[in-house]
Amino acid sequence: MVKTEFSPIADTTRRAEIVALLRRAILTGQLEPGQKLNELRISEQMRVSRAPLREAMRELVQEGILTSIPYAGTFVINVTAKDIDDAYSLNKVLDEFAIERMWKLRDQRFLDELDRRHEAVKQATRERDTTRQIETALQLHGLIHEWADNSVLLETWQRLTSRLQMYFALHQQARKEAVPAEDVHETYVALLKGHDMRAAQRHAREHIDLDFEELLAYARGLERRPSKGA
Amino acid sequence: MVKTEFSPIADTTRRAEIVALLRRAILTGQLEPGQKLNELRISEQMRVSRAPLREAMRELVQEGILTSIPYAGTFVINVTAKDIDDAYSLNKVLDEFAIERMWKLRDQRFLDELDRRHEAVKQATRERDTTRQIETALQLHGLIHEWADNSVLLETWQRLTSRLQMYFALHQQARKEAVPAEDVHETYVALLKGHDMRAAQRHAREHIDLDFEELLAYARGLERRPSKGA
DNA sequence: GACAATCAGATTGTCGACAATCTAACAAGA
DNA sequence: TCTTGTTAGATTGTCGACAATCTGATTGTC
Repeated sequence: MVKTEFSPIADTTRRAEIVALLRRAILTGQLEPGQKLNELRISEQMRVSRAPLREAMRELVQEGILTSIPYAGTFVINVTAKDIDDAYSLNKVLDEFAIERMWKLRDQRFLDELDRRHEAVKQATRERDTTRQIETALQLHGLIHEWADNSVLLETWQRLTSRLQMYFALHQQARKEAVPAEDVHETYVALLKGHDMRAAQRHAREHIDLDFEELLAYARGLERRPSKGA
Repeated sequence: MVKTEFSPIADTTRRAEIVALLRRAILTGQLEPGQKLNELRISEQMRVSRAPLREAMRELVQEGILTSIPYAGTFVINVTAKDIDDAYSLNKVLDEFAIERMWKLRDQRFLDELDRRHEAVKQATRERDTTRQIETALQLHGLIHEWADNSVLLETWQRLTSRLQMYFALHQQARKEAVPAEDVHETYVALLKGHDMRAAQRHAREHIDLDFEELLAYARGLERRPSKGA
């Protein structure tokens, strides 16, 4: 008998598709922070009833990218500089933990996947596809969490990442075309391939990989002027 | 003018109440791991329609204590020893991070609150109220996260805590009356009041505060026999 | 003109019914 | 006996309508 592994088939509920659609719209900045989501309007646009839409929105509220006020509405979360700072500082701690956990689990498959994802970032950069660039960069950084063999860590990181992705997308959108240099992740990848775990951890903790300072400055700027949404 | 602070008034939706009810039932072990939640039955018991119940269940799925399979049902999560181990090891990292962040923010109000929560644990212990004992112990440990002034950290810790509370409740339920000694948190509280941050961090990382080893052994035992739920 | 009371419109929360899907029991055939 | 096809019942997913609540404009009063 042939030994075949099947992965679970995709969710086929409207709810799941709505979640994916909304999440993408939020994380790419199509829906602005603070913006209210009108249930009737969205349900008509998607040609679904409000029930699955509302359930989908409940999920995204728990995911932390929407916020809901009873009888008032559901809104895209507002981005404060402090949120970004909080998320980023926690992210560093998680990175360090993940590296410690996955270090001994590295194998050829890991190295291959690392290169594959690194390549994806470089290609997105070459193609000037900023949205995809953010997506691929976060996927590259997510590898250590996927490899750490700790489901709770992975889940936590994914929640964090949602927000970071949203922040970066907004930032990119604001400054338009200025795409960062091509090989910002070179050192990171090299360290993950090497033999010095402490060095890799130090890099994760200290290196500002994704123009974080600039992102923070941008967010601080936003806070000085009133947001139109909330 | 008197300077008065008002806290947000309670949510008045059925959904919010259902969430609270279900969460409590799960975290206290009233609903067993793997158990299926029948929507019709529960909605009739609670005298609500399925719509708010389903929305509430969606929230708890995202909260990580329920799991849903399309067209099959929504179930209480199954507890594996690895889950517990994963949650606990991450928890240690978060504790360490929280202590670092809140250390300089400690003030009289913090010390008072620390004592208050410690007292609550001791009282629950004296009264042999195991459920409340778990609840208060986790609240005591949560203080450092509340005080760390990092909303993302706090949120993450609360998610983690939900599961730990569930695990401990199951454990307590299984071994019935054996209540641990009264002052297991004495050292922890003392260190948080002291001047040696590193020592407090070390304690958080190394000290098995809540009979964790025993909990793990219990979970491993569960896995050897088939669970009735899933 | 300032302020409170009222009201209409819009939006969210909830309900009951129907459609889609799954499960388990049973029958038919190799 | 094992496998496959069928079917009935139960359960989840989705829908359209109604109830509860909020918001902003309007009216009336001082």
